[in-house]
Amino acid sequence: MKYNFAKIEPKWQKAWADAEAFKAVDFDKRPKWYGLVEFPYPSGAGMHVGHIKAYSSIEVLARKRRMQGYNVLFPIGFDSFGLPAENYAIKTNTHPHIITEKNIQHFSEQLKKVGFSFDWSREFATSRPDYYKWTQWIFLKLFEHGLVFRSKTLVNYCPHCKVVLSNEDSQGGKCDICHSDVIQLPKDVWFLRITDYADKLLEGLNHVDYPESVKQQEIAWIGKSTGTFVDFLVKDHDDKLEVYTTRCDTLYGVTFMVVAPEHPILDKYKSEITNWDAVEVYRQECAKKSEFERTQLVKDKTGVKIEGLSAINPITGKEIPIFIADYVMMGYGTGAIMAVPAHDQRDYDFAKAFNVPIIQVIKGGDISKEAYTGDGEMINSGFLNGYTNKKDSIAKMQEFLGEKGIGHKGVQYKMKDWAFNRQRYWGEPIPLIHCPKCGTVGVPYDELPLKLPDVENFEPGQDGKSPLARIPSFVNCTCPKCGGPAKRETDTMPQWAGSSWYFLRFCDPHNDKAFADRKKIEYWMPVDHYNGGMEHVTRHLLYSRFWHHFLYDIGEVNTPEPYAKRTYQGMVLGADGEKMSKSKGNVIDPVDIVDQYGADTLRTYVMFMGDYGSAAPWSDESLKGCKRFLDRVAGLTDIVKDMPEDPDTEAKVHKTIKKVSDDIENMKFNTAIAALMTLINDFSKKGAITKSDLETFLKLLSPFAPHLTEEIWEFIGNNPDGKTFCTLSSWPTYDEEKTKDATVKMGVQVNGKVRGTIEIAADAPKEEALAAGRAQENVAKYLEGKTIVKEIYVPGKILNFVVRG
RNA sequence: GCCGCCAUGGCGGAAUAGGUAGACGCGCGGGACUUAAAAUCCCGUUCUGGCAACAGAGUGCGGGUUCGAUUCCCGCUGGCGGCACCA
Repeated sequence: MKYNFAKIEPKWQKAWADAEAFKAVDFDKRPKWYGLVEFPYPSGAGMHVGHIKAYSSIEVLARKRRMQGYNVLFPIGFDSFGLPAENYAIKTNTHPHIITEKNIQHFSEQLKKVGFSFDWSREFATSRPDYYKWTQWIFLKLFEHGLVFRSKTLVNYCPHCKVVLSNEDSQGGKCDICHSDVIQLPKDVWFLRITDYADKLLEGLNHVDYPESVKQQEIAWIGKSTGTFVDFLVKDHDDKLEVYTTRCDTLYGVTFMVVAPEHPILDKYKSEITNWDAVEVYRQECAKKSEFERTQLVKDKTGVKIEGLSAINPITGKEIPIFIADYVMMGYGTGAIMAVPAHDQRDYDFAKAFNVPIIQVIKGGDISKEAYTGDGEMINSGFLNGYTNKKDSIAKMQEFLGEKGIGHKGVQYKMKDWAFNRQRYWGEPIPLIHCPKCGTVGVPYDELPLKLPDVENFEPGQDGKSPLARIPSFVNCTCPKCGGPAKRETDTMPQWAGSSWYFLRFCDPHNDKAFADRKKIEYWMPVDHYNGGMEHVTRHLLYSRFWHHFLYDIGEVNTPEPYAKRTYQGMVLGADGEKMSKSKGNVIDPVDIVDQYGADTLRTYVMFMGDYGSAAPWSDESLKGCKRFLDRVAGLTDIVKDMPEDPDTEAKVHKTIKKVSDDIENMKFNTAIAALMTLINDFSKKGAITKSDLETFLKLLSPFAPHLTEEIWEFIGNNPDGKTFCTLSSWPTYDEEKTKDATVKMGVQVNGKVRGTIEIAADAPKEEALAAGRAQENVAKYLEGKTIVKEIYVPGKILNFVVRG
């Protein structure tokens, strides 16, 4: 058969769509399988090859599952709120709504051209009111349950995007959207209490099938630490300065305290601090430094001693000085530390620089040179002297502190609460109302969706407020509680809001009574397999798990964890081995590839190019190799003969069924395709195959190259009514007995070096194998005149003569 | 600095309950077809030596365990990812 991809691809895409071949059926009796890919942001640039690779794994699995008799949900939608559309709107003065819908249209056409078997009837976009109504609904539930709070603290702020960012949005001190340096500003911000869910997010990882690297990254990001809070008295005041420490047993070694430059104790005792000018100068210097400078570049210890204010070591009763220094962060612990210079290198460096005494309390190391951070016997520590196990000494000290009422156990997380409001237009309006009498009140549920009003100008205001603040008709409202005049919140939700629950909407996308019908959620959830990028592990993945745990706690969903299994794909690099970028000119447009070589070639190549989880450079030559393979597949129709099954070919077919089936399950798509290439090579050598051989081959290849295999399926007469699709046929099964070879080729070694090869029965007895080995001319040469010390025979694997002399 | 991962031909990569290293593809060399080229097909292709049979070396480096190590252990080197003055 001749392979004309340009003709057959649109033909079958239409046929599948007309027959609703990929429609997921709610409550069907077949076992369900929910495969999910990270729905795209519909950017103006359209689809990237990265999308093809990211989606192809679940695509292949979904097609295989349908053939295996599963009721498959493989949905697609669009994550369509966000800054790029808004920035483009500002530049072109076009409404982001118009741009977004146009991009969705374009993106959908591109995805369809590749032949992904999505159930398009469930498509939605997060920027449409019928969707964001429910994003707002979940937000109100969070508010109702006390998980939304407002606080004026130091937050990450991107001066370029003019927007407050969460910690997750500013990893490495860079804005996630524009990559410029993030600064710290005191702002009045809405937070979601994700830290309340830190333990649940950690514990949940024990019950899901995620790669170890993904789990480790989430664990590190949450950063749970167990320790002790200890109160230090401020001298001559009935006031305390609380610190957090993981080594409360070193309390006898505390010779000073350090507070962060932003610590409130400074302003509180301003009148008593005799060197206030110096303190103020230092604070201003710190404020000027970017987060990057403060945490990464400047490792030298700087600081200022606070004159006129000191503290009392609660265990020794001694007066100790208080410093401010920027190596202590306001955002972690209490913003104040007890310094143990003998056993903490940072405190040690600071003590040396500021000439503070150093008291050793753990035996070991050389304190004259550096801090000793190892374990050892407690010394100079009163009742702790003689303890050698830190677990015991910490427990003893905690007990003591507890009795005295000056300290208690506690936990700390590196993860911070989720700064949730954005001073931008193109996002979900936050459904809250500020009433001068009643405080903050949620918009009543029956008034949702709170629609995003039209504006003329999408630019964020110079006052740091969102464009919504300039619309009096939106801002001014009545309080739902008291009916008095009130004002609406004018900030919008962050990019991540809509994607934090979208997998639930796919269960029931057109419901206008609930975010999804409970019965449908119970039928489809959890997601059986979710594939996506590593870059989302501490962003989208964490956020969506948080929301889902919350929805579980309030009884809205049936499982705490949304995703049973998570995998990730490696990046597709440019042909030069560099990350694809416009400036490097190494970008591959998947649509060009589809036009030139066909979607099946693109799909096959992307799965064949290397290990799925690893990055691999693009190669036009290798792509052509995949096209060549598909051309040969089309040619198989020429060698189909009406003849009895050849046992040798049959064995190869059965082995291939096993290999391809297993490899797809293990995401080893490259070797699955390699096995099919090997099989077609065997077919070619034989020169003739049965129709049944071809059918099996087509079924195995169908998930990768669905259009070509569908066309051949029809060509050989298997689709008489136009609806009996190869892609919905049954997945081939294999007979284990037929995958086993009667004879095996084995290497024969002498002292571990291969000296010959024998072919014998797989289960040949040892004597027979040894005799065959000795009979090998080359082997005999090496055995001659030597004493055989040992004969090793591992059936089917190896024969080894160990000789001496 | 800490945590995790990785290192195999000219290239992408196969093979790890320890058992003939280099499957499959690309590239390259040779041949067939063609007036010629492309396409296609056939043969070869880890390196060194040899017409060949075969021999030696070989999975980042140095050791170890073993009849046998790409695979396991110890110590390095290089690279990737994450976190980072986290108390």
